[in-house]
Amino acid sequence: MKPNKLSREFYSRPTLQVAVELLGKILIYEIEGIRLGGRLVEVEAYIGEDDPACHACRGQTPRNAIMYGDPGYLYVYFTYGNHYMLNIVTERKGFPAAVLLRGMEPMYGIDIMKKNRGVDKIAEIASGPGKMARALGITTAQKGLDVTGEQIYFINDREAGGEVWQSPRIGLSDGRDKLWRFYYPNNPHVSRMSAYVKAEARKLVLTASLY
DNA sequence: TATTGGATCGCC
DNA sequence: GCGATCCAATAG
Repeated sequence: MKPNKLSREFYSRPTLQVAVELLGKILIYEIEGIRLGGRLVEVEAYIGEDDPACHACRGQTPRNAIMYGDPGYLYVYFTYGNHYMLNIVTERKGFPAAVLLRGMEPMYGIDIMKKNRGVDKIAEIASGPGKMARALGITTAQKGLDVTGEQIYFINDREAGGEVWQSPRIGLSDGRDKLWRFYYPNNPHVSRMSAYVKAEARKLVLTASLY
């Protein structure tokens, strides 16, 4: 057991709480004896069948079935003909929800991740959800991995912290009323925001009603 | 079986 | 700002 590794109980809580608290945590992915990963700086929450932007909004399908299962497992899907999206399943079995990983500050395996991405600048490695998956080399082949296991997991970093902002989620046609995207402001590893998202962004004030 | 559009990215 | 690209979901 690695010290400070996030447990299944961490992911089994309300998705907004998991999303906010995942910020600053360090993702570790080990492949072929190499360690890749870094600090998470941007996430989005997708919560239940009533969330029109959630893949579960039209019920269970072969693609999203894992969201209905136990928390702490990796949900990966392919979109736009090019990109894999990485999510961590949250909440209880039977309730479909997940946190989308959208931005990471590279810390481990930087040269490998640069090569995976075909870029040289650090801030180009994982400043977006598709970039992040490509940098780590994760595809639907890794769908269903246990994120509390040996190959992929998060660790708590005592140095993490800082102001958190919230905004609408990016790239949606529906569900923009919810400010379920969370990120560190002015961080170079956060993905690009449209004018609309920028205009709606605000500092997160933690209240009981958020959860 | 055909059609549609997407939790994006990179280049114009 | 826009086109690439291909799969999942839905409709017929």
